[in-house]
Amino acid sequence: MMVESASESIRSTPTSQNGVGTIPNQSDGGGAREGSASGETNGELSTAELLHFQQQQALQMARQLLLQQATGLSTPSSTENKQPSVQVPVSVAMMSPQMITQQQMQQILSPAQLQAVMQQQQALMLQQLQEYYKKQQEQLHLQLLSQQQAGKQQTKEAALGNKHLAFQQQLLQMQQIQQQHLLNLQRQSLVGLQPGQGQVTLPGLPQAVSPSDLQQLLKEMSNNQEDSNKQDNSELSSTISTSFSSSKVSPPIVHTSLPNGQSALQNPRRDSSSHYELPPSSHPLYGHGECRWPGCEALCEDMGQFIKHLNTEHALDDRSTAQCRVQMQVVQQLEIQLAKESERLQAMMTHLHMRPTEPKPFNQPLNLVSSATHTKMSPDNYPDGLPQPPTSATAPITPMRAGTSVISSSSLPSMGPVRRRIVDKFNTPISSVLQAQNQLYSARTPAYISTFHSILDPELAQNHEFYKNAEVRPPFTYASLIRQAILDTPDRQLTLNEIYNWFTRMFAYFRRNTATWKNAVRHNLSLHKCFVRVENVKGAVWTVDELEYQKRRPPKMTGSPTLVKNMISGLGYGALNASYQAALAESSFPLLNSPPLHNSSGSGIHGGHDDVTSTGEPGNSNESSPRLSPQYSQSVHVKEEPAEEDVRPASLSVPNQNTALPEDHDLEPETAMEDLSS
DNA sequence: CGCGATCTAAACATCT
DNA sequence: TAGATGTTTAGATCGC
Repeated sequence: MMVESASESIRSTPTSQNGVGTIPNQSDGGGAREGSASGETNGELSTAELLHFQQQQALQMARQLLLQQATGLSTPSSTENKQPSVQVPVSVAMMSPQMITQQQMQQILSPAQLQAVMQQQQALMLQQLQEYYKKQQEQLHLQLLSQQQAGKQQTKEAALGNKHLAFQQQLLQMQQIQQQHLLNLQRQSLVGLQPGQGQVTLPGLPQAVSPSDLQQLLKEMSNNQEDSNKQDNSELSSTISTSFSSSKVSPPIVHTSLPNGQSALQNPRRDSSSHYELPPSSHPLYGHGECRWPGCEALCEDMGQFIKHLNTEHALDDRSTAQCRVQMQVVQQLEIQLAKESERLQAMMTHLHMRPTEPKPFNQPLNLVSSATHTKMSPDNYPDGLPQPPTSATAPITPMRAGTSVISSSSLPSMGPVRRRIVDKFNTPISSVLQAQNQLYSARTPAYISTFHSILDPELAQNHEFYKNAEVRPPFTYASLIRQAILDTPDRQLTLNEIYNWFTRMFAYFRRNTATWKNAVRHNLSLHKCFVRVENVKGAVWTVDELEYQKRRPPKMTGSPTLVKNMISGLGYGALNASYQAALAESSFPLLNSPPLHNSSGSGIHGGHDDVTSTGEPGNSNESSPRLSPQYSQSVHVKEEPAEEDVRPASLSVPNQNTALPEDHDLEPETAMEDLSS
């Protein structure tokens, strides 16, 4: 025991043994920051302090918002999806765990309905963004004014000047970002929304950002300030670029006026009580009886209560401002990520000979969402302690039923039984899709793949980013996860406790119900021959007998590549997309061994066979001595597998069949690819 | 319907 | 003795 603890420490796992079920990092970190944040609301802070706090807030919020963003933004579902059966689920899947209620709703909705819902969500999201921007503008403005007042009274011109400047800067910055975001969103929504939907969202866009408004605001501020700033939009901007640069997270944005952005900002300086112009019955920040302000989720029985809540809890303060900024950054990141991923997907599709003519999907549904998660995560890659949105904490996303999963059935030919099962069981139609999406979009930022690079394909690893933060049950069997955990280490061996830690570290889902899944882990370790217990100096460690692991399941997919092919061709792009993603998801852990196989596309698809394909960890250079690790050899106390010996004489004794396997693996993927592409 | 894979739960044994 | 670690068994679901 002590020994194991020690070993654990080596892995430097933040979460202690018990941390498993408590999600310590998250709550702690979040709480701490909250506290500091609340303290700063006094408005007594200096500009520097303000910025500092905002940055903190930004970090915190970034984490909290990731999922939410993904959810909200995801909605730009494609109107032109020709494969509702597939597309819908996909888009639905984009909903984050926070949207549980909606997910539940999905269970009873038809694909078409779901699609409609998605679109509505998109509209909502856009509105929400608008509101954010608008509100922030107003609030900033108001705050500025109030500051001025205070300043006058105190006649502390200098100090006030700083604050004023800071606010102006904020405002300007925010508006700049806002402009771009809205433009992008608008663009996307145009693509993804149906005409009807467009009405809801588009019209409003311009109002939030019009340049003229911006100017006006600035002017006002300037006037009020009595400073000689009138001249200064230019001046301000220059100031911002310089002094404010530090706090700025988002890249400089060119001031581009919206196409139709004339006017609009209905009334930037409305009093705070009248911020919301939406019908009383609806508010972008209010839904399902709760406040949807990032990280809030306070329950509000009715709109009135909500408004009250909004004005009290989310009034203009540093925190709100920071949150808003974070939100904007998130959106921006999403945009960027979307562009990248779209490009990538296009290339992939081209490579696979998919109909290039149907590239629409690129801009569609998937994009926003997935990218959201990744994008954000990457930057601040918090190994464990990502603060989970409150919601997620209460409701892990599991609710989708197999029955509902349009996708699961259709797209899964590629998926191995294992995965599918899980999928069904855990509603994974969505989660799997989500996962797949993540893979697609997150992609190439190996930079933030902290743990998996060694063994996993970057894409897969990315999925982990998602699961690491979203309480979504990973669509992998315990066996595959355990294996992954073990293979993810240099020595290819882990103590039970380390395995636990890996689970909790890599999957938010496993930060709860520890008793259950831990039991399952132990059960799997004991049950499967592929897991070999080895006693060494440190104590007992578990290793993977790759050969045995592969043996476990016959390469279903491998044998029927045609199946995959047919499926793809038959379903059409959308379907392919989904299935492909599912396949990716499925294969992810198991197979990916191939670091070199960077072209996930190949591995992903073939991966359909789930673990089977896995065949190999091979790819790993480390592979060489999976279980041979020094300690390993020392005490090869293998599990008592009965058949073990018979079946694979070499397995145990032979250090690594793995070495041999690699080749096979490599081949597999490729062949699979071939089939697909052809 | 049977089978195999997987999950969950739980009892029990062993070790620290 | 308690808790962690392992092993087993049993019931249930799911897909083939």
